[in-house]
Amino acid sequence: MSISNETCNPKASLDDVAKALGVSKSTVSRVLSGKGRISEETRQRVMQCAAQMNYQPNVIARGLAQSKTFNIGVVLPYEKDLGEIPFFQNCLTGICETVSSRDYDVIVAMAAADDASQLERMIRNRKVDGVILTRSVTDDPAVKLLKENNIPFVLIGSTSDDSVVQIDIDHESACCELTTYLISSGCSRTALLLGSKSHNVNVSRYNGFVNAYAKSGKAFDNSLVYDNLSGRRAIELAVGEILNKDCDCILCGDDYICVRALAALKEKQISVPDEIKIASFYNSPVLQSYTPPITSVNADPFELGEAAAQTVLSLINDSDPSACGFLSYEISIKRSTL
Amino acid sequence: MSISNETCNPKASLDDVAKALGVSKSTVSRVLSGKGRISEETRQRVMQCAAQMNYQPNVIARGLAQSKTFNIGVVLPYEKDLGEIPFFQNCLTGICETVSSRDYDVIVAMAAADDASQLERMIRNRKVDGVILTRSVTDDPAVKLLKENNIPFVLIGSTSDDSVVQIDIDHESACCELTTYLISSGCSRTALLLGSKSHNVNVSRYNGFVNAYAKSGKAFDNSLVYDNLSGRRAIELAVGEILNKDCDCILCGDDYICVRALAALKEKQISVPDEIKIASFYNSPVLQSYTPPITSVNADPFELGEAAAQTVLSLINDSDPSACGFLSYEISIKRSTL
DNA sequence: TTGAAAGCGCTAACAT
DNA sequence: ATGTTAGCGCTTTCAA
Repeated sequence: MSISNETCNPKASLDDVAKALGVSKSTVSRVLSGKGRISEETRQRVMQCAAQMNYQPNVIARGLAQSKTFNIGVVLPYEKDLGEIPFFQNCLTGICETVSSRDYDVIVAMAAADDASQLERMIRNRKVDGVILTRSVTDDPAVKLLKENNIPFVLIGSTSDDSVVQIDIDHESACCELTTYLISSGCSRTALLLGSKSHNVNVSRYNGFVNAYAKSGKAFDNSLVYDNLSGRRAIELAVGEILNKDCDCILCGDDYICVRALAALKEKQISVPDEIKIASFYNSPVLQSYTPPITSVNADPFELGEAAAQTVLSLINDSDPSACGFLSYEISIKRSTL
Repeated sequence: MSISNETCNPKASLDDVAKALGVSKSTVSRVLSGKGRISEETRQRVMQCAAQMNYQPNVIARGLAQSKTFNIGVVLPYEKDLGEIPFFQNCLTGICETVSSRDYDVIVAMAAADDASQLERMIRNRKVDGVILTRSVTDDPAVKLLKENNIPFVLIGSTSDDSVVQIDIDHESACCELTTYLISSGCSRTALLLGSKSHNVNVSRYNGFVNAYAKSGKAFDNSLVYDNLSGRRAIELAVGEILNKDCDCILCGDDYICVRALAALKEKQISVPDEIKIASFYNSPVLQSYTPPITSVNADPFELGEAAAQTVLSLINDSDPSACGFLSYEISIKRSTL
């Protein structure tokens, strides 16, 4: 019988292939990595021999030589109630699918909002080439850590820190669309509650809001726009004023504002949506289980994951920032505006 | 000013520490790994110097030298509807927490039931030392792959392949407890539907069932036990007979059987729980969203994750199989038995 | 108790 | 176009 089981040797190394062919390691390396000039003939021979020996490159060794890991770290929230939401799992799916197509792997860390210890371990152990954050708190220790260590990273969602790469939807058009819906569903006096205009995202939202009125031909009342809202108290005050102004709807710039506004309404015993409607611009998962369900803009978590993955990979490899365009979203109409 | 920023050098290697101390790399390595005899004095010096230089071992390099990765692969289901279920996310949380405490990391792969390609990639690239499967199908290609490649692995849940290490609950006592509940809640004629008795797990369930009757003092009618059920048809037939035997409850050995039984009942227009009650022994997530909700035994996914992680780590390191005892569970009473 | 040296499997100058 | 030579940062014999 033939010695055909040399085919299934435990592990063939690049060196083994080289020796079997009587060439040098570098020749084999060049062929397999596609770098450097190689005669077509030897290329063929190497390829064939490698295939025959079932050679599989050792990614770890390659990584050591190139200071790469071919791993992307993903930080997922640890909190139980967030775990219940499929948002993150779907993000993860998008991320995995994308990075694996480039032969990268995903290393996950579950971490509470203010706990960067898992991420720190990951970085200390040099296990990842880049990181995807799936949420961010203000003064996020994770962000700090990543910046300090010069690790390429992106954030899924929005943060006020404009220096971090954020994977997000087209806020302007989404806000325009949501506003248009509100107008068409009969809201004649909608108030807009916005955070600081020094954040681009809020400017976009404002523009979308204005555009919607322009397109609809309805009168736009700028006195119903409250921007630069920060802190609980400011929101409560705004809600108070809004109620006096005889509004029939409140559009909140983000979920933090929305939560506060809802609390204020509750305190004043105003019922949603009977006495006033409310909608939240934007998609963070915290509102998902609220009663009544809140109309809002939702991003597709799978797509967010995909885009985030592509972006970190570009940050790592292509240098070019990969202007990946905007992400799709959907307006999800819930009871709060019916 | 002092040159104190040598403290925050980009990266100190083991060699750097050695040179700074005028000792050899191996000495430093020994101290840091705790292997080999070292004088207490040099030990101290090395430790201190390493700390001062903020030396962090390069896990990748260590891995290359030891043929280890310090990563555990976790295969999660890719299907969207399964993604909706928090079961897997909670497993993952338990796994992460456990492995990270041993300075391992988790690499995830999302894969459809019959698709081992991601796992294959993971193995081919030598990215993991062991694997945790979070479900298994019959003739699972993943299991095959892992066995062929001699990768230590465990499965969360049950499979008929007794050669794979399964992380599971105490089926006997759980079944006993569930049966006891059924008896006490008024079921006087409960039928038991079981898979093949050649699987230990089904024997355990049977024993638990019998025990419950023994303890309760009620008469036990063995003619209401249907075992070695395999295939749709067999289950349908059994359900038919059961209905003729004037039973008031059906206890299903697993969720596959339960799904079939429910289908058979539906077809015969028998309503649950009005005309007959039904409960499923065991916890796989497929039943979780059924209407009406099905009473069943539920394992704690977090604990399953923890146990799976511990077990695979033992498989990798301690050699000893780490008899990790049984896992806790809870009987979750739902509408199907009320 | 410590050091020297080889090696893990690969890449990347630098030759030729 | 190909080979030689150093590494990457660590572990691990084998000597001393």
